Amino acid sequence: MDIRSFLAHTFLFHSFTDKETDLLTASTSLKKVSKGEQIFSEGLEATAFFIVVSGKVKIYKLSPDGKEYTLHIHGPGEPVAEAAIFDSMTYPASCTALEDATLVRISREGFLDLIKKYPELSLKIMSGYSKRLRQFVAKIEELTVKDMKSRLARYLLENSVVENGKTVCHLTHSKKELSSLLGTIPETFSRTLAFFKQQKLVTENDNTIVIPDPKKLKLFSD
Amino acid sequence: MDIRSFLAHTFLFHSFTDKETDLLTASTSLKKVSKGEQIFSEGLEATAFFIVVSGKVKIYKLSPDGKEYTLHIHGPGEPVAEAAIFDSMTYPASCTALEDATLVRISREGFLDLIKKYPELSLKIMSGYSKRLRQFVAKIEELTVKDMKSRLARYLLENSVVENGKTVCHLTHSKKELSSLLGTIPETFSRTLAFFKQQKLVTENDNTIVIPDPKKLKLFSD
DNA sequence: GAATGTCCTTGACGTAAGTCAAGAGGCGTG
DNA sequence: CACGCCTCTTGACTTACGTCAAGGACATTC
Repeated sequence: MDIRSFLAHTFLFHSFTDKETDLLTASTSLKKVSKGEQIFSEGLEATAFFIVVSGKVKIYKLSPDGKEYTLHIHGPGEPVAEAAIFDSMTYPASCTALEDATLVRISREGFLDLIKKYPELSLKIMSGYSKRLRQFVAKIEELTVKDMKSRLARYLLENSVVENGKTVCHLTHSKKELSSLLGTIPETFSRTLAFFKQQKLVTENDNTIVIPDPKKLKLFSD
Repeated sequence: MDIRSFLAHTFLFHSFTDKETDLLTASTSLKKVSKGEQIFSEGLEATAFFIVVSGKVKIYKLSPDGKEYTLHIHGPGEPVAEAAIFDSMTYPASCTALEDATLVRISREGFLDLIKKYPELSLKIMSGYSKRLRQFVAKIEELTVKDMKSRLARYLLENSVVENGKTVCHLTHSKKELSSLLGTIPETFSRTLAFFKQQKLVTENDNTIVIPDPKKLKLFSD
């Protein structure tokens, strides 16, 4: 596994020069985790941040009564907890592996030394940073649209691709995970998808949703 | 109005040296807006960001059917749209003045020139940046806790202060604004507050909520 | 092959909260 | 003062969605 070339292709560092990437790589290590394993916990000192190489991890918070709220699911290429590195000290949420996963660990200390030494990196990183902010804005927008039909329709359309002239959405998460991502529970998710099927707005086989008429489905995504 | 000393006290720049603050001030100007006036609109080129000096502005997005969703209300001292500056180009949301307001305008160009020239500023700014991220996380957490009693109880407790041995919460926004901030409508807000009053958990006069027993109210904030 | 477990689906039910509608109180303007 | 306008409140109604419960499909293990 070549950490260096992997980092060069992440959106956070893709504009780094070769030399810059080399220097960054020096502060990294590989971390392999098994399904369900804790990667970091809310409140602990943030000694490093991560980028997912393979597998999936979820960022979540626990409410006082122990319920779990998924904030994000991160897959390959996505940085995790980089925000905590510039911060005073601690992770703002917890993270576990949804499946066996490999991550690049980037040490806080090495990272901070690097951008102190090569300040031009900051702008490149800031730009990546602000992209993350946009994601949060989108997430908030998503949650504020409270109707499940809207949220699901929007999700399907945003994650669809055209294949052989057909608009399809490959479900890359389990439906249970998807439910959590969309801010609901499996039952409601299932019912909403069933509604779309019954209305002939979508058909499903083998975890792929076919959308015969995207414009029709779009009517629900308001 | 002394922009320079104002900037020196904002959380984004408070760790700047005097000289740094002077340089920053050179790229700024004052902007006065009347209630309801547009400050910037979603999608437009981001030529500047702002810091609120006085008054209040709201950041919002419009859904396709024209409904307005408040993302934030920013008061004195808070930066607005700084995220857009590092970004490709455009404002991710719109902003209007909730009341007559004064803002410091910081030009994109001048700002970027400055941190290129004095790169050590980046770290200081990044730290401020990540604080904003935390706010978004908190907002998401807030929205994901879907019960209004919880959200209102939490809001009251988080914004309460102890005065003369009493725990009180001064409502600094109108109840209509508060509703939007808490992700609901005035009717529901009113009913929920009425419920708390009826349960003797709070009393209200003159836009100040008195919380006789915070622990009791806290039971609702889960 | 029976048993156990997980994921997904479907049904019945309850409830929080949005919609619609009406009215009270405050405030500024003609 | 009367009138319109806005904020806030309250009531009646409706609905989306979460909870509880049951059952089917499928894989894994003994």
